[in-house]
Amino acid sequence: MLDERKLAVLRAIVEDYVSTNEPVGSKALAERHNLKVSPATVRNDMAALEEEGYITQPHTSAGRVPTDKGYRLFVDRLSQVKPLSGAERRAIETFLAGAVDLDDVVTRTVRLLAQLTRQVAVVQYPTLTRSTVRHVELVPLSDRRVMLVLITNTGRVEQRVVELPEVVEDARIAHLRAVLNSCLDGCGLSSVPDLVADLPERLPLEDRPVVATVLSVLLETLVERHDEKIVFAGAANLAGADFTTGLRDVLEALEEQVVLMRLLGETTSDTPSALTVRIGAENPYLRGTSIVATGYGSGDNQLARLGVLGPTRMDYPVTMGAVRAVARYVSQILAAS
Amino acid sequence: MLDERKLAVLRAIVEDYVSTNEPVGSKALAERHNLKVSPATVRNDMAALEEEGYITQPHTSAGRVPTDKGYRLFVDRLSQVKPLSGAERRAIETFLAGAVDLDDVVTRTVRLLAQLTRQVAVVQYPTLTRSTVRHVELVPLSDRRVMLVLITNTGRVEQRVVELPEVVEDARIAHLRAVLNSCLDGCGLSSVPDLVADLPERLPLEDRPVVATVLSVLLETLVERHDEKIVFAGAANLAGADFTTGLRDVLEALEEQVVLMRLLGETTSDTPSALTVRIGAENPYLRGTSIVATGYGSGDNQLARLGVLGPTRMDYPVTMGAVRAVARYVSQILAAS
DNA sequence: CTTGGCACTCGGGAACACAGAGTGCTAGAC
DNA sequence: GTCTAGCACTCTGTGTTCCCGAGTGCCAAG
Repeated sequence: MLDERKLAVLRAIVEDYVSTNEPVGSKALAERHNLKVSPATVRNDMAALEEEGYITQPHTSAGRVPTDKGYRLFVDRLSQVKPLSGAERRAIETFLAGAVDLDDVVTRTVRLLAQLTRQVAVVQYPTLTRSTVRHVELVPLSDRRVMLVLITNTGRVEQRVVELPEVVEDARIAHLRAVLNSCLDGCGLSSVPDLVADLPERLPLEDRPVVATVLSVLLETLVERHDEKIVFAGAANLAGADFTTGLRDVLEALEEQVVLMRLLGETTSDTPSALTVRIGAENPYLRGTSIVATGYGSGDNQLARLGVLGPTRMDYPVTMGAVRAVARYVSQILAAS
Repeated sequence: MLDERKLAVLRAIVEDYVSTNEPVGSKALAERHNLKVSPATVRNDMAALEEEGYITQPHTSAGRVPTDKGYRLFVDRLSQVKPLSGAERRAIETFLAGAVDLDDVVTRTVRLLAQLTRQVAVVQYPTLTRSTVRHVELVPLSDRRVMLVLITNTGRVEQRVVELPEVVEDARIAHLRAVLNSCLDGCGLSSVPDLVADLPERLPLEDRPVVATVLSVLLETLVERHDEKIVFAGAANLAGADFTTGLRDVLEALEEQVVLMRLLGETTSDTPSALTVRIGAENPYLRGTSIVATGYGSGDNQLARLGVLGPTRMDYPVTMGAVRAVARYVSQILAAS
């Protein structure tokens, strides 16, 4: 049904449309891509492609524009991820290397990605799930309140104020801290609930209410912060682009953690570092945008996802190259720290 | 020069223009605000106001539009801050009361303010300067690295990884932690540099390189994070409004901490809780926008600033009311925790 | 299967007229 | 002196018409 030449025509249409943002006609196409055939032939192929739903025309007597389905075919079969230039790679490396802590890594990553792609970049904070406990700290704030600080091996720090059910002197707090650390140090976060389950029973009766309170806050922290936090950058890049869906909707989605989460998608467990491309209506919300995302993380631990959001009409090869490269570098950085 | 009636006319122009977003003419004005005078008289007054530079007309035979100077006069002398409704106040209170930690307070505040004003809200994290040290924690990560965690009385947690110049066993770390805490606990952050200045000299010679390294990171943390972090919300509200300066510029400014900082302005030391209103060209960047901001913080400690950014054509009385109310409530919350 | 030719369609821009809103000015009324 | 009424003038925005050009679909010939 779709021979070599028709695919070449589709590719040419996508490339031209992406770069010019104007419907592309048969004549211009035939000469710009030296296809060795006449415009009339190209028209026939276009008619076939349109029949199949890969392209469409905004109105009669305008050029053709790729449909979501057309972009999909282009991404899957007609394009190759474009690697970054050496200069770009070096720039990424030095820029990310300067980060001082996890917050800084994430902030730098998201800015970098936005700048590189000239679109909106989205980065999810490394998930706690596969991290391990590096240290648990209890800091007395007053005689009825302590601050619980949880430090993970990814450098993430979670903090919560705990209201105690009774007055507790510092020595007992210190003891509890020691117990918690000996119990949890180095353990995966996902195993924490199991590990602390029987903890109250192993302690003196009078300590149990306090321990129970602290543990409930600890567990709450693990659950709530699970993979909630997502940041974005490069919203200014939306200003130029025209979205089929309103600009307002896009901005609203960016500020909604939950929506962003769904847009970035789940890491498919089998090939977590693969690039995910969602085009137009394939997205849950924001049907008029495309998203290029991938998992990242140190080693074979996939910790979280990052990606780029832009108009359906985007330069997929370049964007995919940038996302893949940034994911690799930030994974390296995380592995090293 | 400007009698009562001329001021009334100016006020009417501002109010009408803000609500309709269209240049307002003499006729509509005379009837909508029952000024008891004819349109012709209003026209004379308008001519005078225009002569003085308070209003202008986009083109001949269009209505009048307030200038920056006109808004300024309106804000200073012709309007009163509009208090929130009881329902709104209760909503604020319950919404803010649910916050679990400082991050949460700030996030909730900025969203609340954006929703309340239907504009872009900007909130600066409470400054460290006037906070005091609640606890310093050193957590060994490996034999050459420790994590430094600084907890303040405002519930803020700062963390940094410290690369040590030599291998240090945990006992020495614990000792150093004890020294640091006994030295700094409860002290104002601004006095930390003085307090630790002679610390190395009071310790055994072999500890000095390690201590010096840790201290330098500590001081660095205090300086760099000084009042750097600012968050915003409600960017989606920009979608509708039309800015004289490009939307792109506004979005770019929002992502630049430094620019935001300058826009929010310094807290004037004498009356820190006063509302600051910067109109149009009075702003350092973004000449086409207005900013309503104020300091907030617990008790008489002004910790940071928050505010709203919007088009020059904004409803100042309502916006000012919302900013003031939110600042008060968040100050209360911070004081209580 | 490809190509050249040809008639057809439609969007976008230019030219134009027109209605409506608003102004400034002047002369008269209170 | 101050306000009001009337009037001529000046704009912008909108709707209309017209035309050009790009692009298509189809058909017949190579």
